[in-house]
Amino acid sequence: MQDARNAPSRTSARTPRGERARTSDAAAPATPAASVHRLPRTTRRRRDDAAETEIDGIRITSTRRVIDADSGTHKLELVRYYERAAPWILPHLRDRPVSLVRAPRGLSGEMFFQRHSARAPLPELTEHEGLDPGHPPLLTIDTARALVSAAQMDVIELHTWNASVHDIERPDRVLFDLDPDPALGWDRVIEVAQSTRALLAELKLESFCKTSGGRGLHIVVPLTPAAGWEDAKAFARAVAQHLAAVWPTQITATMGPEHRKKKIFIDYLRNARGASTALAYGVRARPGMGVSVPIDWDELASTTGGAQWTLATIDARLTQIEHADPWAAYGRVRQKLTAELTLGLEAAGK
DNA sequence: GGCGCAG
DNA sequence: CTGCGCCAACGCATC
DNA sequence: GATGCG
Repeated sequence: MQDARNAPSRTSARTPRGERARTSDAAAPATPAASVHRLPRTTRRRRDDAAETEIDGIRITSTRRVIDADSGTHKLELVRYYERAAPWILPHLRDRPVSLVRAPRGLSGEMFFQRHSARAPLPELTEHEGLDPGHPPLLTIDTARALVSAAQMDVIELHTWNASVHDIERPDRVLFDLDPDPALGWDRVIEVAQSTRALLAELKLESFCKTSGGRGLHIVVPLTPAAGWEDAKAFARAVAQHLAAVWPTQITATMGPEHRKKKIFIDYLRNARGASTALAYGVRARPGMGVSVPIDWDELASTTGGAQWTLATIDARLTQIEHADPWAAYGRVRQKLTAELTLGLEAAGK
């Protein structure tokens, strides 16, 4: 999930105006972000970019605009993908507060993160007042039309909370984000994922695996809501720290560049209240447009990377799983987090 | 992408 | 009419 | 205590 954050950080890098001297060139941008921002704005749209169509009753504008120069992806291809993938996506998206990464000027333009309703409404999305006190309503995407509408509004990446709006204080899943040092081979990621699965299985917890669409893997543990956010995070931390203790040369549970050299960082912090993680079957707002794809554990050994599937190749995967959903059992799992699980792991770690 | 606001 | 700002925010680690 | 990163 951290992969997505490089987009917003570019936005927040846009700094205190006036901190930089605008000396020589009056048009000199204060930051790189400002420059990408400026370019497309002043450039007149070419006529073929302005083409429109309608999907699911939603007017789609600028269908021919290129959103990723790297893969040559057009906006319409993104919209069509989300329409096609909606049946797979909605079970993981519906009723969960969502954070959006939007790129109105494409991946090379300024991107921004959005988690609340804003002045410019997102048509079709559901607003939930009061879940985030002191802020505008949180948002959910509950229908295919809402998903298509979001794509029309240049939503590329979607991140979801680990709880439903109906039970917002009790997470219904725990998530481990396996984030490898880029220098590491993919084999190591596979090994660590299997170790994580094995530990969870020892604790009698079934887990599911998906590519992140970026560099790593996500391991998801579905839960019947019971424990609160603090307990869920404590459990996730205990799991990550236990794995790091058993394989200290391969795994770290500590964020920070020093610890992560040549290792896989198991990010358990995605399990705090308000944290969110890239959605299953969601597109990543990165060059190449990777897709986060659920896989069967039996498929893991033959995967080739976190961005093995992209918007350009995802269609065949959807066709392939049409009658064999690798996460078919997800909705049938009934398991809870207990204090004993966390305490047992912490005791074992001493 | 689109809204509100300043010029 | 045009241009511009805005559209998240938090724990953790490091210095 | 202020940054920087995920």
